[in-house]
Amino acid sequence: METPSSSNPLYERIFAMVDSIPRGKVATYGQIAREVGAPRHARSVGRALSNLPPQSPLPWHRVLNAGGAISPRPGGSPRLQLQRLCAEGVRVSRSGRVDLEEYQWNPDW
DNA sequence: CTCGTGACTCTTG
DNA sequence: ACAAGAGCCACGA
Repeated sequence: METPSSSNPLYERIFAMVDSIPRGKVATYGQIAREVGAPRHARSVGRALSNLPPQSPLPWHRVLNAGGAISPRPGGSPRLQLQRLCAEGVRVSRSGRVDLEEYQWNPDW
């Protein structure tokens, strides 16, 4: 049994969860938020990733929005994200969308 | 404390 | 398919 309020800046949990996404799979912001026990913290997930350094070993590119698409954001990273997904065998449509039915990660497995 | 901001999500039209 | 509005909540000034 963990201590939810003791040592848990939420970000650490989010980072750990993102780091657990297997290669070739993807997850959504809302999904990760729920998995770390914070159902309404989809934005916090985005905030955590925005805090991430460019050299981070974290597979942040496997995180998509609820529609299975890459969220637009300041900077040019969406392009990189698409390339990385493609490189991992994830089939991305021309508009940058992913078939969640096929690629969404289920942590229960 | 109040306010603005945001890599979100859902509902409407 | 797209745009707009509202709800949501942590964080920094």
